[in-house]
Amino acid sequence: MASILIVDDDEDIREILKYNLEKENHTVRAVDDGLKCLVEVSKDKPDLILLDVMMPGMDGIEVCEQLKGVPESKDVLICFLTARSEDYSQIAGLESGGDDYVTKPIKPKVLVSRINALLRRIENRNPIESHSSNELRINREKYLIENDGKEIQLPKKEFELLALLVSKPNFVFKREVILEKVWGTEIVVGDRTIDVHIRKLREKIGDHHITTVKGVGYKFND
Amino acid sequence: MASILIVDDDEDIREILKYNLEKENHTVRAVDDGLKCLVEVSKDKPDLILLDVMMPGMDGIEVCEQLKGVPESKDVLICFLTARSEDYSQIAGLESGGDDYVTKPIKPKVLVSRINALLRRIENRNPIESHSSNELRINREKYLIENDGKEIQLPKKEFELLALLVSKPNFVFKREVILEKVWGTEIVVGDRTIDVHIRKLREKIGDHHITTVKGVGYKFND
DNA sequence: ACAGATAGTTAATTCTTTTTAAAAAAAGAG
DNA sequence: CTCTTTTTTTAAAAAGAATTAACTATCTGT
Repeated sequence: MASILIVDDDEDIREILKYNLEKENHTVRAVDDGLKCLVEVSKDKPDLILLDVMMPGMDGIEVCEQLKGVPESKDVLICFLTARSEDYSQIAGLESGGDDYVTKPIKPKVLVSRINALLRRIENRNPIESHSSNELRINREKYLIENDGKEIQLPKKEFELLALLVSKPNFVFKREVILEKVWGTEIVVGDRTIDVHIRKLREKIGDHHITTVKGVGYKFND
Repeated sequence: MASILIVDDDEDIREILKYNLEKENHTVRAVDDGLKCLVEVSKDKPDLILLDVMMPGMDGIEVCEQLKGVPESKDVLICFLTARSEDYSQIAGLESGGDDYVTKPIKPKVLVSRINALLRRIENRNPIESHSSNELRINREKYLIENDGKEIQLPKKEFELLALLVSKPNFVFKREVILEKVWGTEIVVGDRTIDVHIRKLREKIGDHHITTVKGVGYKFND
């Protein structure tokens, strides 16, 4: 469902959290200190971060302030992990831009339900992740693409396919990955299906945008 | 700053909360049971409700479900007040649509900071009020729409549906979202219901205003 | 350059989703 | 209680999208 990053110096806690969250179908990563957290976020922004407050080196509050301070990561949800007694940190945590906190010892059921409540927020949040490249802009809200001024309506599958390619310009998406992301793991479609959709896209937005990498997949050219 | 409704059967608690929240410049009302809460909300919808879980008569969970079930009050923030030990209710509370909870005994500073964090949400929320577009104007007060001069009366569901679409011109509302916002989560209606209402709207205001995005939803064209 | 594999093309088919129309059910007014 | 209006359901028709099949073209390694 969502992509979650765990930041805690205690390996046991990381394990337990990871286990419980993956059971809920979330994609979970874990690191053991604040700096690694920042690095990880810059590589691939998660939807939510479970952030321990008390950590050696950079503490949770500081990490949170860093993240909330830059536009790229200011919309990541942050949930602090804090010892029951640390009343002050609860306040400082939320004050520093955190979205919620959970007290240790952590009860898995409570945690999961808290996290789901938090995640409901991002669902309602405007998905202006509207990816864009030089001349092409994907507008998820209006469900159309803007190609040098002109607005083009695309049917669902074509739209999703293009959105995927544009999301990482110049990155070659393997056919299997495309299948998984656009069609899902359950639906099985024939081999030529992707090709046909690619062709329709090329017709509508111009050949030069999409390149074939034989034996691998397709990419969108910036 | 915000309008808050306190629902708790214990007068002392109501007092303490009221005092602390008014100090924060919120407008505070308080009632002592679930039913009165519902009445109060229907009279004047608050931004946030502090809702005790354990109450004689209708309990907090039930009140929450009622509120979240109808479109008029589903966007009110609900923060449960719960005894530290009632682990179950914490979960049931958030599951039933609550947005957060605070455990008793309540520490004013924690509560205030929690509430402020919660309230940040509604600030970012887009107001679905009497929006209008070029030629079409929604008048919630008179409960009618003005289409190039002519005033048109619409029945409730049609009105709400149109109001929703017009609230964000060109934005594609997914069918699920439409159902949730216009019909609420409790009422379950067939999928074709939306279509029929859309058709009636198109009959009354003209086809060109509403576009279908197949497999996704509908949008209102500016 | 050749064989095999991989991708592109086109049109036909199949599936889904939406529209339409009509009528039943529910709510409300007189 | 009856008539009217609104809302929901149903079923058939239409439109639109996705998939496949059959064929062609192109690339890749030898």
